[in-house]
Amino acid sequence: MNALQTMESPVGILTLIAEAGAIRGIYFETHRHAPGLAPGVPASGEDLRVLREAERQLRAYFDGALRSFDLPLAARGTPFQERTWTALRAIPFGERCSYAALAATIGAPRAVRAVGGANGRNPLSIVVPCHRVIGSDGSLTGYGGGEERKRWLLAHELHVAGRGWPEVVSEPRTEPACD
Amino acid sequence: MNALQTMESPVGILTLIAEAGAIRGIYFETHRHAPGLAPGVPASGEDLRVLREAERQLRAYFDGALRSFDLPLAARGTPFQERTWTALRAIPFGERCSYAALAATIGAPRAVRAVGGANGRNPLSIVVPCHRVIGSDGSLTGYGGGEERKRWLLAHELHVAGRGWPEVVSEPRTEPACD
DNA sequence: GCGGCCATGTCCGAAAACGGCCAGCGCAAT
DNA sequence: ATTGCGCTGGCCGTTTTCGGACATGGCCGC
Repeated sequence: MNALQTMESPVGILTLIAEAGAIRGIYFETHRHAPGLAPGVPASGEDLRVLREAERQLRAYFDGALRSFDLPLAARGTPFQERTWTALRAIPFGERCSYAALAATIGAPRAVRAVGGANGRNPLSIVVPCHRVIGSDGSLTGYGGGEERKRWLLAHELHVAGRGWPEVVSEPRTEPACD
Repeated sequence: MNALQTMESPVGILTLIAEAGAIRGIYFETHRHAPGLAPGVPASGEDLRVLREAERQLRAYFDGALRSFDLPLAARGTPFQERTWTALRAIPFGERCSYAALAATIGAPRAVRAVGGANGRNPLSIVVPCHRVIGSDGSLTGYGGGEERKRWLLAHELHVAGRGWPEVVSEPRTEPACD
């Protein structure tokens, strides 16, 4: 019912999951809330196709040649979580956003911690850019795949975007862009 | 993923559910623990076939022409529940069994109330004969579809088995047969 | 500035409550 | 003595409930 695939990347081995012609999950090797995988999975042709396309776009992303993903996605969660994940996709490549600002865009300005929780449950690492969300004071605060990977992804995007090569995230933006 | 069918019977309308070529549920109109039904269900050919066969056997049962069902079943529950339901199928047509005796046959002689609970969650009414389990003192004690139906089913089986036509279950058997 | 408090949705573990029971009693009526 | 009734307590799997913990941040008092 769902197809699996793994690929290497600068941030370690990624595991991609497809189902019904859409990407359902992208996980790091060590991932905080990774789901258990269903055993004995008959893969369909369309799933294999979408997996290959996802791998292609991810490689382009890591090569600095792709800034915005175009894939059929099927992240499943609670209504609140799906709202959060949809809002995440609006944060542009290379930009950052605070949890508070993200909470405001989904119409629940006080559900800040809840947004943090939903962020941590994001099943589509990298493609749904939960790594672009940081604390209001500019701190990383956390990442499902480990803060080291979050730091790497942000630095990579800034480098590709041609804004220098910051060692760490140390200069909080005064106005997080997020809508 | 699952197919539905309803049929009339002497104990009211029955709803049959099939999935993956096996019967997954048989429920009365008013049923204590009936599950919510999944919407938009594409039915497969094998499911329709097994449903028709189940209906045929149920009709034969009510006509007094069939005493033992032969159907592919797929009742899903906790391990304890499935153990209980399996033991239930060993109680012969027309016989009765106490909760205590049933608990003993599954190797948990003291889990009497737990057996009662599992009985109440039996998804395959009639085919898995939970109605043949009564209190040690001969009282009906309860039934997912209502005690009236339990009384009817027991009387029907006794009648078909040619052991008279008891109005109510009033004569507790001294030795419940159950293994 | 610094510490504490609160809001928000979800998940997870622990704890409590709930049954389709039954045996062991006491007690009263044969 | 014997029977019958009703209460009580213990049994055990499942379900429900509850209390924290979180990838936070604004506000208030000090």
